[in-house]
Amino acid sequence: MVGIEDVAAAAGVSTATVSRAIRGLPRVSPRTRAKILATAKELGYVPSSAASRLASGKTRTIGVLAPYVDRWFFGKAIDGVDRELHGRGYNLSLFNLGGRTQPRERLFSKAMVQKQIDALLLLCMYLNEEEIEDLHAIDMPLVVVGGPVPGLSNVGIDDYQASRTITEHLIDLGHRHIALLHGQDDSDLNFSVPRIRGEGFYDAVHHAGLEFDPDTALFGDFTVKSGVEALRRFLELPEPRPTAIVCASDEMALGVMFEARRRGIRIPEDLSVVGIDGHEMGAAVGLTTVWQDPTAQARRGTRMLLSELGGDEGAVRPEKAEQRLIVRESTAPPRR
Amino acid sequence: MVGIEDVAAAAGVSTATVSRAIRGLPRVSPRTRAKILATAKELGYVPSSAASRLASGKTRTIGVLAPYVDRWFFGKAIDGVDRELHGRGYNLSLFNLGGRTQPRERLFSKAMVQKQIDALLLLCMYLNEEEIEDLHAIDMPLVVVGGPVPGLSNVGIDDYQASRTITEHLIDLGHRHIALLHGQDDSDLNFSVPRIRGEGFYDAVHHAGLEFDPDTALFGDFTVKSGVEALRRFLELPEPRPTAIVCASDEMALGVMFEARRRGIRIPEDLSVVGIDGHEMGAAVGLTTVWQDPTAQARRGTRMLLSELGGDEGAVRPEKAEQRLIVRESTAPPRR
DNA sequence: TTGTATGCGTTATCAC
DNA sequence: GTGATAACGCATACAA
Repeated sequence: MVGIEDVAAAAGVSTATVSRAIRGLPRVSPRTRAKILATAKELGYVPSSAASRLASGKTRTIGVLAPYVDRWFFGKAIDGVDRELHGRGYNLSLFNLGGRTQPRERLFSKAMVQKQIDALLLLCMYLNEEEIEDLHAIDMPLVVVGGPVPGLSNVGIDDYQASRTITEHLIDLGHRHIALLHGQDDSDLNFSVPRIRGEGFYDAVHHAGLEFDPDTALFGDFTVKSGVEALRRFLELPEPRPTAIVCASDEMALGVMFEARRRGIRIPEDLSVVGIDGHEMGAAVGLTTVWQDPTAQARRGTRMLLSELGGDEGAVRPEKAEQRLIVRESTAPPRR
Repeated sequence: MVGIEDVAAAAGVSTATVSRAIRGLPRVSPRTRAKILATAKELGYVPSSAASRLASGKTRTIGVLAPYVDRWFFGKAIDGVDRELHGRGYNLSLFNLGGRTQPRERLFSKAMVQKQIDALLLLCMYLNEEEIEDLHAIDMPLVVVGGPVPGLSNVGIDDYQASRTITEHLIDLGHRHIALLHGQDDSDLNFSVPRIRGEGFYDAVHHAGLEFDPDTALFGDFTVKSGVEALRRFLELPEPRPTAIVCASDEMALGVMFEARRRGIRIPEDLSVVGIDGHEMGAAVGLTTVWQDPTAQARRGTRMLLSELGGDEGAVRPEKAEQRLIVRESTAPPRR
């Protein structure tokens, strides 16, 4: 295999100069640089990343910690990270944690992970006290994209405002009896997207002077399937049932809509449905929602990380992302 | 930072022994191994992967090349790879290529990529001759998951059979005039999933002695949105229109169904719709399809790679994945 | 601007 | 079963 010494010999220079030339560092005359680049290409020289990492201490790799990769928000976000990284010679190392089950497994890996990456991008998920503590202990640029984590900088929408906005939209339409489909029963977690979205809902309802019947609080897990199941439970509620339902995510809202149609419940005539996220399928079925752009958020977070690595201290900091109410056909005034 | 020498010194042994002990190699007495492991833990020792890579030549990282990460098949597949890797101490390096545009960009990166990984898992996509050639030149275990690539081992369903099966299901129901929603206009590519799925369709139609009107061949790009648009074009076809439509993917079929409902076209009374893939939302809306499991396929492919790396030559080889016709409510006999 | 020399932290090959 | 030591391939002070 051709190494830096071969290039140096062939170009009649030292390895130090080759190193500088290849990496585009200053202090290399245009002539020698050109010559080196040419011979390097000719010999098919490719630097050994392993050696480079060892010698420089930099991995040129950023890690992405995600609870899922096959769910809307995370897929979009990972895509965004990748887009920023490529072309800049950075690699993306993916670490899937798997939902809320066995988060312990990682406590050890974390230490290993740390030596494999220069910076870490965390995608919103449920974290316990201990894990948050571990995160704080990690000594490298770190940003979270999505839900807020106490003490860490994050790029994401204001989830409280999002659910409050979408709920008030229903109230403005005249709804007085609204059900809620939570993202998860996480009453034990203090900081998490599902919880915050729930609070926005409650505050909107109470602020409007309305009552919320605890029996109309349903729980799902952000999947379409759980939305389907939620609607079935909704139909078991005693009459008069709520005239609208706020879903903590578009994916669940879609499930609710699908099953409603199947059961002959008309939307929005019989039931208004809203979600949060801006899932592409929502547009196709006319779902009213609060839109956000996970890809853009992830790109922004990645750029912060890169800047920080580039020496720009303070580049990583909290930043609110764009969000927008999009009214479509799944909402209308209640009929009764 | 604590290195292997610190551990060796503290444990009163040589670095060589520490190395063996830590990696679980033989030729270390139980006693010394226990002692070493204990002091290593005590000192918080974590091996430097960079140094290990340099010395051993192995990266313990497998690369995943994907055209998208935020699309159903790919998200599921990446998830599968990750699941197999974690726990075995392997890392997952993700390389997003981006659809069919600028595939050239990679030709150089490929060489760089090669030194960063021990094996490569390719997710089905469009490849030109040149790229296939490059792939063959790569000297490491390589497997493709999804569509077949000439000369390379792949794990995936029989796409020809899938589309043929789904088309024959419609023919069996009595449909004589069937439209096709291609995954893409890729008449210039010889081997790709969309093309193969198209062939299965044509063969089924011709084998049944039916005619296919070229005007009823529509084109999409596997997204829900393109399905929506395809239905609009479908409605512009002169009467009598086809009584059924075969979509090259569930995502497109979903788009077709959504827009059909919006336009007041009843499914399956006015139009039968079928897809291929087994997308979760298909179940929620009653879409008839040919199911497959990308996660399982990716896990299988990953395991082959790992076996091959483990010295089991010939572990990587072509393997057909499970597929199954699932009849739901989007199909029925034609009314005319 | 360019060259020299040392260090980076393991792994692996021998001996013992 | 254990130890000494030479690679591994590049980055980077420091010197020229």
